[in-house]
Amino acid sequence: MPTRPPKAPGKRSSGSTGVQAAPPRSPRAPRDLRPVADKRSAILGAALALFSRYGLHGTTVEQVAAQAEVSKSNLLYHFANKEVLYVAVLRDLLDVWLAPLRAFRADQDPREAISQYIRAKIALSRDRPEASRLFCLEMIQGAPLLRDELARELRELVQAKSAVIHAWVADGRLKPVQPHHLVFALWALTQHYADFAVQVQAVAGRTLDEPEFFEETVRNVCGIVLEGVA
Amino acid sequence: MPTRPPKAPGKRSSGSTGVQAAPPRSPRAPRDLRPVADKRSAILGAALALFSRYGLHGTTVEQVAAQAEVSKSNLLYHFANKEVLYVAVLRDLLDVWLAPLRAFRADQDPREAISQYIRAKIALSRDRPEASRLFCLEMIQGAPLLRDELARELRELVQAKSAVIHAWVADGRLKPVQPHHLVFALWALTQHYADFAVQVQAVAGRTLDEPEFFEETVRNVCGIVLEGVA
DNA sequence: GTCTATAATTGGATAGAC
DNA sequence: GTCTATCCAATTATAGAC
Repeated sequence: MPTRPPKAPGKRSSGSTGVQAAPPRSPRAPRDLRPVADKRSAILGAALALFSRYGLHGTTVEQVAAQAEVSKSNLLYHFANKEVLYVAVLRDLLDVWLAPLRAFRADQDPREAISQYIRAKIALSRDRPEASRLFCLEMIQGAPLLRDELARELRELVQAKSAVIHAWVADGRLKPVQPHHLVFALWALTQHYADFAVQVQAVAGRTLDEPEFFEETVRNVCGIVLEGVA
Repeated sequence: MPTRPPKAPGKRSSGSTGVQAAPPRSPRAPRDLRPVADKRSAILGAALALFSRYGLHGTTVEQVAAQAEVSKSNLLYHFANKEVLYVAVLRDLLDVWLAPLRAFRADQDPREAISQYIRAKIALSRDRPEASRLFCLEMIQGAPLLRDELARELRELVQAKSAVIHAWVADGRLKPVQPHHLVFALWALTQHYADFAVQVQAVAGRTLDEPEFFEETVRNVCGIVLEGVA
């Protein structure tokens, strides 16, 4: 029962980046020639994968370094410390995460807008589940590192989109629903398939990677939100 | 930005459990006279509060001990190590968490059953948000410590209740919906208000502790699930 | 910018008196 | 059962050569 990732083997494979075959007794590892930008993004990717699974404190910088195939001290050269790295990962996330909601526009047909949102978000849950999970982790823990951004950016976005939903309701194109709660429902229903993927897997025995299950999920979620079940 | 709880001050207040006013220079703390059962539950309660907020690795046994007002080594006398304590907390949770779903019965009116479930679960999100959050934390991280229970107990329960939902659909008392997805929707919609409470608070500016917001939430979630919005 | 080596600290767990 | 004192392993972060 791994509450932590397996211990890093310590030795990183020199892979294809090595310049020459190192003599076995060479005391010094071959210099890493990847461009710096690639390294940064490799580190951020590895950090996302590990933080989202094991949490900030359940992940060591050594593990991140190993997975990104850089040395620990090189990682700490690029990111001053572990928390800085964590915040950098989170920052990249927020935009991706809010993009689908930004697409809501009052001139769309509400059924269309909602269906498209649901499909886009479930696709995101399939393609970037770690992003969803890290976001969820951060929320659960009170979002200590995002709190300010949340209070500002998120609040404004939801406010704006609530106006759109409100207009739809006023036009009689949607049943009466309080916009906040509809937004929460859309978030909850779509993220669930990423955040609780193990539970979904345990119960349904399938994952979003199977195209039929993906389509079935979109259909059911759309059905519930648009038509209800009763 | 507290990604960890504040450092325990180290000194625990002797409180009202002390037998006599300890002379300030006494080298030995007064013996704790609480019954053992009380201690265990105090420790479990403190552990739930801290684990649900900071995660297993983000919480130290010393902090749990401090919050439960026992010494660290006394805690480790009752629970052999940190992981044992964590699992004990989780185990207590699962039953509470599944109780509302167990109430589903085929002879109920589906609208009634679903409405009651939603109300009960949102009440749980209000009254025991830490339980919901710890459960969510554990799921996100792949439920390493619950995986077996999940695969068995949860799967069977959902299977049984799916049959109930299926019967309702077959009778034409519910619109066609795949039972799994309805169960996921009910979970997601109701837990969201506990797990993402900070986000709800940031966006809506209110919490479930306010009775009007509680009722408004129940009404909106029921409306979406039963009638849909379009 | 990248590495090796090491300092400094935290924190889980144990020993042993009472 | 409860305490004090301590040990030891794991990790973060830094120093300094290249």
